[in-house]
Amino acid sequence: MQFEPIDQFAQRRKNLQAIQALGYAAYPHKFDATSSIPQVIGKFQGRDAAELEAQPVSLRVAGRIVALRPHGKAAFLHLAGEGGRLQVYVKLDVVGTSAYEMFRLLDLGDFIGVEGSLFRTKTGELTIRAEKLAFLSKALLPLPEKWHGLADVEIRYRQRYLDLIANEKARDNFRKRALLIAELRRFFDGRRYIEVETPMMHSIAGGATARPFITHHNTYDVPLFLRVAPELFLKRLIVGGMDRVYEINRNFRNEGVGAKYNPEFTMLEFYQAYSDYRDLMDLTDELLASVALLLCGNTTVPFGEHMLDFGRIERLTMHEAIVRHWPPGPAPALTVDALQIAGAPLDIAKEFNDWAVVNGQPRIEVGPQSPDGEIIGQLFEAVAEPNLIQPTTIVDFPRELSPLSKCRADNPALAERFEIFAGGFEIANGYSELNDPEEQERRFQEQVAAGGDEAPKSVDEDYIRALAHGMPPTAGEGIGVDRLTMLLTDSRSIREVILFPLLRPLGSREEAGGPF
RNA sequence: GGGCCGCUAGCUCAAUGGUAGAGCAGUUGACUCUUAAUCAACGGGUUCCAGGUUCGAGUCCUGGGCGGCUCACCA
Repeated sequence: MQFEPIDQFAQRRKNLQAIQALGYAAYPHKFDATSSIPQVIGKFQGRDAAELEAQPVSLRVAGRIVALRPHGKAAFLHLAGEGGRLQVYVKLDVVGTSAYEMFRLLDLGDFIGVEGSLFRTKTGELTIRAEKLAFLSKALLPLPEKWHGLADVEIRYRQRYLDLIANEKARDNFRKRALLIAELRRFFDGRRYIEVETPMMHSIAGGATARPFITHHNTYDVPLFLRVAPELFLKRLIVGGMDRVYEINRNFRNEGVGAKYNPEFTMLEFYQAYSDYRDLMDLTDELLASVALLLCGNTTVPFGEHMLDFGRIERLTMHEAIVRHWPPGPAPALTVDALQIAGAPLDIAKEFNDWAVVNGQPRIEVGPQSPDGEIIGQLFEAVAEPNLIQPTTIVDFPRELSPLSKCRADNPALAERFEIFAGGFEIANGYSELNDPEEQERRFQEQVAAGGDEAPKSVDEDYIRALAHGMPPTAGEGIGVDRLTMLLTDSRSIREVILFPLLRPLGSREEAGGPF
C-alpha cells in the first residue's frame, strides 16, 4: 500500500511506528467519551471563565485533529467531530513526559481522545485542558489544504469523505437532506399513510417513459429492468385496499447526466384513494411550506440570486404560463384564447421558431402531424419552464402528454394533472389516476406499438388485471427528493445533494468501444 | 455528441517566447495562552501526453487525454 504524497505517507507511517514503540496500540478498539463535541459546546458555551473555575467540568471527548499549533512544551489543537470543533490545550507538565512524547508524533488528521476539564483561554475560547491523551487512529494521508479548503469539484465528488471533512456546506447539505426525508415521513405518517417498499427490479419497465438499465437474474434466467418508477406497483396496493401509501426510494433511468440529472435519483411517490389532483395540490402546498420552514427557518428560502417563496405557490394553467412568458419578439401578442383554437398551436410554434432563429434560441421540433397538445407542451418547455423561478403549480396538461391520467370531465383535451416548478425546473408531478382498465390497456398498447427505447416492450397485463379488480378514484404524485433538496440547500447541482453521484469511472474511456 | 473554458510542486495559484516561483502542507531546529500561531533553515517539478515552429516553448501551432460549464434526450 502506498499513496501520494509518498514522502508524507512514509513520514506518517514512521510516526505511527514510533507511537507503537512507546507502548500505544496502533489501532485501539474504543474510547468512552462522556459527550460529543457539539454536546460540549451546546452545554457549556454559556459558562464564563470564573464559572468554569468555580465549578470544574471534567469530561472525555474524541475527534479528529484538524488544526495543530505547537509551542514547544505546550500546544493548541482543534478536534472535529459530529460537525463541531473544540479547542484542546496540551501542556507538558499537565499530561506528563510520556504522553507528551506521543503527542509530538501526532499529525493533522489523526484521531485522539482527551480527558480533562474545561476553561477559557485569554481570548475567551472554550477549551479543554488535556490531563490524559489517548491515541485512537492514524491518518496516513494529509488533510486537504487548510486555507482554500477542498475546491476541486471532481475530488469533492469522487472522494466525498474529504469534502465532508473540509467543507461545512457539504456536511450541512446532507444533514438537511436527512432532515427533509425524516420530515416527509413524519408528514405522511401523520396523515394515515403507510410507507411501503416495492420492487426495484421489474420484468417490465413501466410507470414512466424512460430508458431502463437492464440486468439479468441467473436462477430464473430472465432479463430484469431496474425500475424507472414505482407507480404501477403502488397503484396495485391501492387496489389491495391500502388506501394511502407512500414510498421514498431510488429510480434508475439510463439517460443523461447533468446539473439536474443523476441516473439514480430518489423519488417520493404517494397515492391517496378517494381523492383527485386538486386535493394533492393543496396537500403539496402544505408539505412544501412545512419542509421549507423546518430546513430554512422560513417559508422563503434563498436560491442563487432569488428568494423562493414556498408559502405562496401560484397556480397557472399551462396556457397562462406560455402567455405570461411569451417573448416580446414574435408578434402579435399571444392570448390564452388564441392558444386554444384547434390547429392554432402549429402556427404559433412557427412564429416562435422564427423568433428563436433570430435570437439564437433553440427551436421547437414540430411537424404538421404533431397534435396540438404536444406542441403546447413543447411551447411550455421552451417559453415558460426556465422562467418558473418562484414555486408555481402548472395545471391543465394536454392529455397527449399524460398517458396515466384521467381527463377532465368538462374538457377531454386536458388531463387532470399538475406539475410544480421552482428554480426553473420540475420538482413534482401529480394527477388523478386513470382507473378504467379498458382505457388503460388501450393506452399501453399505443405506447408499445409506438416503440422506441423509452417505451415499455410489452403491456403490463397484471396491472390491467389489477385495475379490472377495481381501483377507487385515486390521486397520485411524485416529488423529486434530490431536486427539492437542491432548492432547500441553495445548490446549483444535483451532485451537491447526492453523496456519491455517478461519475465516469477513471480510465473508462480507454476500454470504450470494445465489443460494439 | 456540439460549443466554451481549464490542466504548472501534495494543495491553492504566479511566471512578455529567454535560469520554473510564492503561500500552505512536509522535514529539521527554537518557542508553556495559540487560533491562517510565529521565527530560522531545508527538501520537493516528465509545466497532462505526443508531435511541430523556433537559437530557445510552461507560453505559439496541430493532434490526443482528462475535467468543468453549457446545449440537445431525460425528472
